[in-house]
Amino acid sequence: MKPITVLLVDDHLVVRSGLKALLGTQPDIDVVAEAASGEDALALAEQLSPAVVVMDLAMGPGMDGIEAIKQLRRQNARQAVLVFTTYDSDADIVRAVDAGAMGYLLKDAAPEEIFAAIRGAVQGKSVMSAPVASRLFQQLRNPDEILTPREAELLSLLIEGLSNRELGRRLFISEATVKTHLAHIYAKLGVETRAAAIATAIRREGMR
Amino acid sequence: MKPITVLLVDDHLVVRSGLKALLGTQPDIDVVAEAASGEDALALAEQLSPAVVVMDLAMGPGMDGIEAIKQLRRQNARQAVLVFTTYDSDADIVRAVDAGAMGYLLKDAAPEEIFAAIRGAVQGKSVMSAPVASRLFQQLRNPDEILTPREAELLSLLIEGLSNRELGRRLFISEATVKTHLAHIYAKLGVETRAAAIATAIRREGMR
DNA sequence: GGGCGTATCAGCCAAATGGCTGAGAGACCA
DNA sequence: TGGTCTCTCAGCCATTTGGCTGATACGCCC
Repeated sequence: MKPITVLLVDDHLVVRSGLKALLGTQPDIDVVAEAASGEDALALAEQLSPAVVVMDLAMGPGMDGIEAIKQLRRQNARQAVLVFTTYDSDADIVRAVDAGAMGYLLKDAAPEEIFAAIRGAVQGKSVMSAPVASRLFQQLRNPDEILTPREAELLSLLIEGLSNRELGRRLFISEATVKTHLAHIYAKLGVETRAAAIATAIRREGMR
Repeated sequence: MKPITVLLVDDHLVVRSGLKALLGTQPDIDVVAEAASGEDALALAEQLSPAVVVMDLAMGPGMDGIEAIKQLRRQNARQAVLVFTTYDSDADIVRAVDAGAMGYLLKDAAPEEIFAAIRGAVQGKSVMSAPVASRLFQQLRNPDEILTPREAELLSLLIEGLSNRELGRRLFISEATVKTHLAHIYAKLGVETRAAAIATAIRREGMR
């Protein structure tokens, strides 16, 4: 039985070496290379074709994890990509899965969970940490929460801190209409005040 | 020459083992224990009195890093505390330094920088990563914008989306006082509404 | 043609928020 | 001792926001 070859991608040296040490305890998992950037990851994946790529999403300047996953898919490499990141923002999860990630793990996952995810990934099984899965599930289960294009537009201005009057001016609609849209947005987000809407919107979407 | 004893505190196993491996390459640095929570950290610090405590700020549920630092100071332990974290938010830096941290390192710091910080810490030298230092410098240059501890506390709840009444209840103060604090916060942040305050706070501080 | 979703607007009223002034208590420092 | 900072609270008033009901118009689909 050949060991599973793994490429680690993370811009933090300590995370790479920690993960490497952790995976080193498993005889059937073999870390063959490490990359500190998306660019390096692509080159190494091409060159070594590891079975699994374990990738952080946030990677400082340059190509981010999502973009790296997309590129990997394009250069029709057949390795499975596992996202291994600190935060479970809704937008990141959706984007990563969309880009072709096989799994989504949080950095505080138990070691066994990480091993299982890697073994599962090579067999085409998709694995995600419990909190991640529940978030994704909620998104799918609750189509009510999908904002209309206009609402999304308004929300994106709302989180800039604009008042109703300013929102109306910016979108060429009356304040009354602004209030209507806001009421719908609040209902969909499950909040009651604009402050809470801003807070949850930024957190849910990873917006900045 | 006795080696410098170090206690690692981070809720992520991979970070701990990576850092341990990294520090293990230095003969004069000796990792004597690891803790995954603030509570554990306090107990271990008491028991082992390491020379330096290297601590992450974000640590899941329970006591956060800042609180752990404060407690460490209180139980008049003489170990130097080095903050070792992913993000360089303004508020975190100020709060950590305020709580008594000797240094503030980012996780993507170079290994040499980390070693130097630990060696410096035992000699009472405070070390921080370049981006952190520049932020702190800006804060000092602009004393108007420094929030008082109470204001920072209020702000951190504000960005959760709480109303004035809820803020008052949570902090055991009247709504009138909440409004006073808010007015000061708005002035310091240069905004006029709570929505804008939330938006700029989250953007400026990288809060989540 | 009749629904359905989306976007637009109005008016009314209660509640929340923000701006203002003023003030007392405690801590810290020169 | 006096000055400064911080935290606390009060009252007043204008503005903003949120909840409600109801309405028109456009496009899409069956």
